[in-house]
Amino acid sequence: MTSRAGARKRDTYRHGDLRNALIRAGLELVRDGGPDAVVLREATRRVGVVPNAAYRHFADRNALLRAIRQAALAQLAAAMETELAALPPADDPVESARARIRALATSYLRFAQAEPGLFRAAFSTTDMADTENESAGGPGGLTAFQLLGAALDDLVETGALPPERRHGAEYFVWSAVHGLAALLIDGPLRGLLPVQAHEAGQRLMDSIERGL
Amino acid sequence: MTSRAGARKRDTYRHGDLRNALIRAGLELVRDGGPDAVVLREATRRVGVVPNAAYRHFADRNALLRAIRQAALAQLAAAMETELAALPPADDPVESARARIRALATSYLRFAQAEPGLFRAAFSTTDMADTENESAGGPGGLTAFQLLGAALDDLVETGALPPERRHGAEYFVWSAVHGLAALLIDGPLRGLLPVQAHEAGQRLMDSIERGL
DNA sequence: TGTACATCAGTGAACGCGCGTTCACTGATGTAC
DNA sequence: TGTACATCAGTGAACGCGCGTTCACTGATGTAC
Repeated sequence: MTSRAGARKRDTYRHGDLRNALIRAGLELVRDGGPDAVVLREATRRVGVVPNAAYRHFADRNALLRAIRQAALAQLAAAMETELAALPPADDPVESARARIRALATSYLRFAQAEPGLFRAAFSTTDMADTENESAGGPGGLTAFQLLGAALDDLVETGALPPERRHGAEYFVWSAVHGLAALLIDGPLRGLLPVQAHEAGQRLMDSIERGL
Repeated sequence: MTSRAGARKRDTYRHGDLRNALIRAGLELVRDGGPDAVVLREATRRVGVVPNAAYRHFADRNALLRAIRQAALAQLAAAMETELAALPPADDPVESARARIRALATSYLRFAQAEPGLFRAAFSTTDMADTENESAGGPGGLTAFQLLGAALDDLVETGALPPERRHGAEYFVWSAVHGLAALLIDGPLRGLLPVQAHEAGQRLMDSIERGL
């Protein structure tokens, strides 16, 4: 009775890692409920701390939300890095670069569908004046956008992509993938079965390769 | 002093068109503030009616929100129809079909940037179990998705698009355009200057045509 | 054309709720001597 | 190695707020006779 559901009892007076614990709790809230579900009091409740304790680590609710969003972006980047790392070594450098782009797109779409709440939070920006310069990258330190850029650079290097088309190419690829993800999560494609969604993803990637 | 700012005084006891008035007020709220800014009490305040009067026309806040979302989608479709109608008559049917697709894409992007709140609301779906079958079309009765489909059909008819690529083509086009819109509004492309955004849009449409 | 009446759109008052945030505090921890 | 003290992470209590929603009501409107 002394501890609430989900709140671990502390043995020390100090929590020791409250800032990160609050972010983790916030990620849970976001996972099922999206960014609106980030309730400062609920996060502190889950961590087992009094509400105002959060103010030792965050200026206000918005600061917490920003940190959570950052963490969600980092998780997305991490998922993409993992997918890249799992790619079998290819002989053909052109095919290798293409495979990497497909892998990035695939993991992006998969992440969005597996974790719609996190995905939505990562790209939600109710508040203006977002700093955005902090690290939202994966373990390798690269953001989703930068990972994509690197793969496109390789495509140019191998000669598979004409240099004059390189500029802005990541906007195209990213837009297409991001758009499908958004439409599948929130938009009119919401009702699609997993199989259909997968097929749409495959077709999309074909079109992207053609469009590059 | 008898009427609050923004609330027109009624001369009749009955409002006469409260349902639509609430939707219009809701659209205003959504316009600057997105879907979260839809506050039932505020909508009634703006209309000049007591809060619970809304319950004569909507089951609850969510029903109001759904109606507003529907109206936002209709506005988007209307903007696209207008753009189509403004298109100069073309001689070449292939060029005509292509021009229509570009026009649809352009107006979609323009709408998103001019009315980010409405755009965000149109595609927000916090609540599951959305009926979605109601009319979200423009004056012509077609939704944004259907307008795009019709243009693609024409592209096939004129022979410019191989029939075997028709299937799922609107997913590709829509995803690309929707994705850019989303990234420009909420995502990492938020900071882009209007000129840059426009250029990104042009490049995107080139890539789309190539990808089709 | 006039009157009685049912309908139902909008009123008035109130509710419980959980939120974000502020205040003065307490007491464990780490540091200086 | 031991003691005094400053620091500051977490506490406890409270606040004002505006929200969505419910209740019993009132009185203008449209309809039946």
